[in-house]
Amino acid sequence: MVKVRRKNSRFYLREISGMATERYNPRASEPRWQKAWEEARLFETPNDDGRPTYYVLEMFPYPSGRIHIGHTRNYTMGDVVARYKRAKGFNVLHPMGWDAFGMPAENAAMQNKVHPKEWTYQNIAAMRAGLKMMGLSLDWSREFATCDVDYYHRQQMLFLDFHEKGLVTRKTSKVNWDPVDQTVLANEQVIDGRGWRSGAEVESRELAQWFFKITDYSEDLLKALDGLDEWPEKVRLMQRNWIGRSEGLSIRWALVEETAPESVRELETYTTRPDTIFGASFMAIAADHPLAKKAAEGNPELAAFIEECRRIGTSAAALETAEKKGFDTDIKVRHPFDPEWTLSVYVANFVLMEYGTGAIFGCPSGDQRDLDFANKYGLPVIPVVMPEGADAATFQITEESYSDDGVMLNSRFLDGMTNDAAFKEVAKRLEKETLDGRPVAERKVNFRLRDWGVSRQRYWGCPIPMIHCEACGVVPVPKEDLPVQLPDDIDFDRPGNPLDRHPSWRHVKCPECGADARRETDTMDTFVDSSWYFARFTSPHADAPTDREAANRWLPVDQYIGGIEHAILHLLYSRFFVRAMRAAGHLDLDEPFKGLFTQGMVVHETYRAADGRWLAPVEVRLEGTGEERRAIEIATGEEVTIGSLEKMSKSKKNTVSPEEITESFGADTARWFMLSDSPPDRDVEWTDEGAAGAHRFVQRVWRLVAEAAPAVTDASPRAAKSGEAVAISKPAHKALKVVGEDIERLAFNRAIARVHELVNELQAPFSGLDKADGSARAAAREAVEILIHLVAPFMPHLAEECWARIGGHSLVAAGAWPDYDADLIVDNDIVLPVQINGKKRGDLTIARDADQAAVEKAVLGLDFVQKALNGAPPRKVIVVPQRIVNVVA
RNA sequence: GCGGACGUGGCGGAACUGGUAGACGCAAGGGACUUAAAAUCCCUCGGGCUUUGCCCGUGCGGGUUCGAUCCCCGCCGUCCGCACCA
Repeated sequence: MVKVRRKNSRFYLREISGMATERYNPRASEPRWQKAWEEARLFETPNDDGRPTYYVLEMFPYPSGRIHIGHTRNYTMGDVVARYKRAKGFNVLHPMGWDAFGMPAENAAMQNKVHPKEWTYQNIAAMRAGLKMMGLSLDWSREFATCDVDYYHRQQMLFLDFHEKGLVTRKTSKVNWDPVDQTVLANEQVIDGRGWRSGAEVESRELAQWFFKITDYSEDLLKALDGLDEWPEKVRLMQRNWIGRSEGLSIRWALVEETAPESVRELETYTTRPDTIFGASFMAIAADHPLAKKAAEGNPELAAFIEECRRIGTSAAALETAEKKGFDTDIKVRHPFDPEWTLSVYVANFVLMEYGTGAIFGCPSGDQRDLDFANKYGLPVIPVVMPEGADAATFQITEESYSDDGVMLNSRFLDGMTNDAAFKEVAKRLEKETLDGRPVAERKVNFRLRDWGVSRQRYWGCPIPMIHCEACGVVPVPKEDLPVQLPDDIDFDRPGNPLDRHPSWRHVKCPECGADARRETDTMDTFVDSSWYFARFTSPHADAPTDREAANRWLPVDQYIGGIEHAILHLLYSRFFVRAMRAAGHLDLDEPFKGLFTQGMVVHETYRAADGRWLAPVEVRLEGTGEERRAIEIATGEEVTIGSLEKMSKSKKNTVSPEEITESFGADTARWFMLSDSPPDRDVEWTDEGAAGAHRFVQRVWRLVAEAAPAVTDASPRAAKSGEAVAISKPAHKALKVVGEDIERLAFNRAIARVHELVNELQAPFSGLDKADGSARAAAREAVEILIHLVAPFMPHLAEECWARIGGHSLVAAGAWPDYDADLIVDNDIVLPVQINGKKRGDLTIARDADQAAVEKAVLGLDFVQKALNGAPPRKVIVVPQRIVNVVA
C-alpha cells in the first residue's frame, strides 16, 4: 500500500492492485471551498452590470434560533436555480435576510429575562452560521434584519408616504382582546374562544387601529391574478376566493312607519340574487346592525338576544354548531314591488355586519340558511326558481333549498324567465323606482376583502410614526425626525405593551403646535416588515426605502420560493405594497413576484412511547422491515408506536437537525437528498437510508472522476462523434440538455434522476480509459467536465473538488454552463415499438429519417407481425413518426 | 356546505401534446471480493400461468379511440383551502 500525497489536496491515494480511491471527505473539503468562494467574492452581485438580471429569492426566515431542515430544502432549491442561472450568464441576485420582529422574542424576554434584541441577534448569528455551512451562493453583503433600525426607519418613511397618499386610515374596529396578556390577538391566536398563550377568555373590544387601505386595490388585486401565469393555480384561486368579488344589487326597503323606530325610514340589503325577490319571506339583520340597536332600546329581551349573539359570535367552532336563531323586532318593511306586502324584520345570528350592508332579505327556497330559519319560525317558503324542465304546478321546496340556475315561477312578471334575465329585469325596474328621492336599488360590487389592520400592542415591532395631540389630533412624525427608535430600557415584568408604560418614550412635543403630546405606542404587524423586503434587497443601503432605478432593474423577483402557508396573507400584502409603493414613487412595478413556487415540507415518522411521550429519532432504534418493522426506545428497551409522517416539529420531536447531517455526511449529501425522489412541491420524507443513499452517490461521483483523472487530466475536452467513444459523448450531451431543461422547470427530482443515469452510463466506457486512445480521452475529459457542471448546482463543493482533481484551477461556481451539441442528441437509428391491436409485441430498429411507407413495409416484414396476421392483410397500419407503430389485424 | 388537488410496485416517484407503464432512487433477496466487516461490483425485484411465450395490471364501474395513467360520464377514498360572505 502506497500513500501518495497530492499537491493542492489533503486527500490520499491508496494503491491496491490497480487503483482505488480514498473516500471523499466533505468535512474537510466543504469549508475550504466555501472560503474560496468568499475570498473570490463570487456571489456579491453588482447592481451595475451589462448582463441580463435574474432575481431568485426564498422566503426569508424568522430567527427562531436554529435552522430547520425545512429551511435548508427551501434554500437549496433557490440555490440550485441561482447557481444554474449564474452559469447561464445571468447577473443573479440571491440575497438573504431575517424576518426578525415578532412575538417569540417577547415571549423569550418574559420567560428568560433576555432582551428581545439580544435574543434576536444571537439567534441570527447562530442561524447565519448554520446557513453558511450549507454552501449557499448568497450575497451576504446585502443582508439585513427587519429589526435593524436602518430597515424600520425606511419602513416608517413608507408608512408616512402611504399616509400622505391616503392609503392609511385610523378607525375603530372589533378586535380580539386578551385581558391577561393585555394585547390584541389575531384570529389565528384565538383557540376555542381563549387566548392561545394565556388561556383567558377573549373579549371583543372596539379599539382605534391603524389600517392600510388594501381594499382600494380589491379590483386590481383580483384582475392582476390572471397575469400571474407563473404562479401555482392553487394560490391564485385561494387569493381569488379571499378577495371574494360578487356582483349584486343593494335594495332599499321602506319601513312601515307605525312599526319603525323614530327617524328610521328604510332598511338597505345586499343580494346577489335579486331574481328571487318574490321568494322573500322575512328580513334579517345582524346583531350589531344600527337598526337592531335602536330596536333593542325599548326591548330588554331583544337586548339580551343581541348580547348572546355577540358572545357566541366570534369563534369558528361555535359557528359550526350554532343553530340559526332569530328575534322578531316587530318592525316591518314593504316589498318594493308591492306596497301591500309587508315582511317582518328579525335580528338573526347568522347575518354578518361586516359583509354587504349587514342586512338581507331571506329567500328560503333559494338559500339553505334562510330555509332552516324559515322552517324554524314557521315562515312561508315560496319556490321561485326551478330547474329547467320541472313542473311549476308541482315543484316544491321542503328541506333542501334550490340555489342553482333555472326558470322563474311564482314571481309575477318574471315567470318563465331564466334567473339571469330575471336578475336584470329586477335591477332595471328597481333602479327606476325611487324612495325618498333616490333609486330603490343600485347595482353593486362587493368584496370579502377587508382593510388590513396593522396596529399591534407590542414592543418588538416597527413603531408607528404618529403622534397624538390634544389640540391637533393625529399628527405624523416629520420625516426629518425619523427614525422613531425603540427604546432599549424596557421591562417585561408585567403583561401589556412595555412602550405604553415606559417612563419617557411616549412623551413628545406636538410637531405642529409644540404642546405636550403622546406618541403612538402601537407597533406594526410583522407582516408589514415582510411586504417589501424583496425590494429593499435591491439597494439595501439606500437612504430612501428603495433606489428606484435599482428596484426597477431587478424587480419583479423572477423566482420566489416558499411555503404554501403564505399563499394568502404575505403574498397578498406584498402585492398591495408594490402598488402602494408605486403610488408613492418608490418603484414602477405591477407585481412583486413573477414566478412563484410553493415547496413541500420535510416530514418524518413520529415515535410515541406507551405513556404518551414523544421520542426523537435519535432516541429510537428501528428493527425489521415491512410488517415486522418495530421501533424500540433505546433507553428503556420498550417498544414504541411508529406514527404517521408529519412536518418536523419540536412538540412531536420528529426532527433531524441540519447541523448533524452536515457534520456526518456533508452539506452536499443533504442538498442532494432533499431534492431527490420527491417532486419539490410535495413533501419529502427524511429517512436515514435515503440520506445514506445520497451519500453513496456523492462517493460514486468522486470515484468515477478520481479514477478517470489520470487519463483525462492532460487531455483537452472534445466530443466524439464517431467510434467507440460516442458511447461517452452521447449520454453526456443528452444529459446536459435534459438536466438544464429540468432545472428550468424546477423539476429537481428528475434532473437528479438524469444525473444518476449519466453516471450509470459512463461507468462501463470509463473502465478501460487508461488504455484508451487520445480521442477517447478527449471525449472522457469532456464528459467529466459536463458531469461536474451538471452536479455543481446541487453539490457545489463536490463539483469544485472534482474539478481540482482533473487539474482545474478555476472555480466551477464561476464557470459557464456548457452547450450541448445537437448532433449528439439525435440518433441515426431509432427503435420503434411495434404494437398489434394496441399491445406491444416487439421492436423495429430503423433509420430515423425513414418515411412512413418504408416503416410500414419493414413492420409488415417482421416475423411476429406476419405470425399475428396469419397471411391476411392488415386492416390498418398506424405509423406515428418516431414514436410507435400499431398494426390492426 | 362550497372550492381545489390527488389516487401508479413493498416505499418515494417517472412516463412530453393520447403512443413501449414502472425511468431514477430507497428497501428487500441472491451472488462475487474479503480471514472478517465496511466499502464496492454483478444478478433478481407488479401479479399470475401450461414460462422460446401468454394473460392480467395505473382506486372502482362504464365510455370515446387503432391505441387511455392521460380525454369523457358515474362512484369510492385521501389531502388541502374557505366557511353563516347573502
